[in-house]
Amino acid sequence: MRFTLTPKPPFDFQKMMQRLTVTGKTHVLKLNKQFSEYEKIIRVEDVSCYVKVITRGTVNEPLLECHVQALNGDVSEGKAKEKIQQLFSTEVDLSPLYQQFSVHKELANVLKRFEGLKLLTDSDLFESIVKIIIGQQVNLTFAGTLTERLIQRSGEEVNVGGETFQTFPGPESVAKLTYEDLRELQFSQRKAEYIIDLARLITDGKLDFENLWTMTDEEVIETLLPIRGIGKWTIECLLIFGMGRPDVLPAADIGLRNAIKQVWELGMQPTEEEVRKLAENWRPWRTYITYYLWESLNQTPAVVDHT
DNA sequence: CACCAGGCAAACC
DNA sequence: GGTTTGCATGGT
Repeated sequence: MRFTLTPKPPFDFQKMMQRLTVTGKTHVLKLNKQFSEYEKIIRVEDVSCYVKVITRGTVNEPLLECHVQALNGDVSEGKAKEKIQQLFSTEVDLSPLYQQFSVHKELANVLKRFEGLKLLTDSDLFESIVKIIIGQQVNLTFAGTLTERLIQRSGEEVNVGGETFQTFPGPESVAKLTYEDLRELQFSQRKAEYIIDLARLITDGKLDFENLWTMTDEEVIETLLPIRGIGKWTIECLLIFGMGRPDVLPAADIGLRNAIKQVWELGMQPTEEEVRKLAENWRPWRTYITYYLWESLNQTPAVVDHT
């Protein structure tokens, strides 16, 4: 099927795609060189679908051309639309955010620099949380390498129109792995246990990620925190990158603290409590401001030395 | 060779 | 309760 979507402006498709390449790996996602096309195999209502999204508009008059091809079942156009709207944050209106901070001393410039950048969320909560667990306490480059190895080891290849697409392994595939399998890919023993045990929790029917969509942020935290390997930071990242929740603050995050140190020109990283206090008036946009501050780290401007 | 990286759990006061 | 320690390994 084919349909179009009109995201609420400003919406900068290119910026959203470009940031995915900072670690050099986009994993199971395919992008064209101009960052104007997105292709991925996505599950909609338990049906694998080939999804292609092309930008046909501008930042202020955005238009998305969407192609969806169900591979092993049927999917309604309504559900497919809903999924893509969620993925690309099309219904989020960022203009109140920009207005609220248009004269803010530290934030105005950062918001201006990434204007139109919306969250591109992961298409699957299991995929999202596995990537986040892999990213715990290691640099992003190494995390990308480990994620790539997991995909190669357990992901499936799907053929669509003569072209091959990799899929991110589902819980069923990961649950079949042994800890030793992941150790061979240079996962730490603990991360191997976290990820495989989580997959088995899901395949055993003891945890249903789809329920999370009906919960508040606090309820999601309460539900996932008891699971071994899933701490507060991991859940906050899932709320952001997996679910696109708009007002999440990972106050203890080392990247956020570094970004604040830089943008506010502090002598040292603020503590978690200091971040919380500073971000109090970021409501209800704490996710997006965090996101933009993270982005400012990826594209660090030359440091001007005034001495 | 150090120190850091978009943490977490278990042990220890 | 809050605090400290061990984990593992690539990047710089």
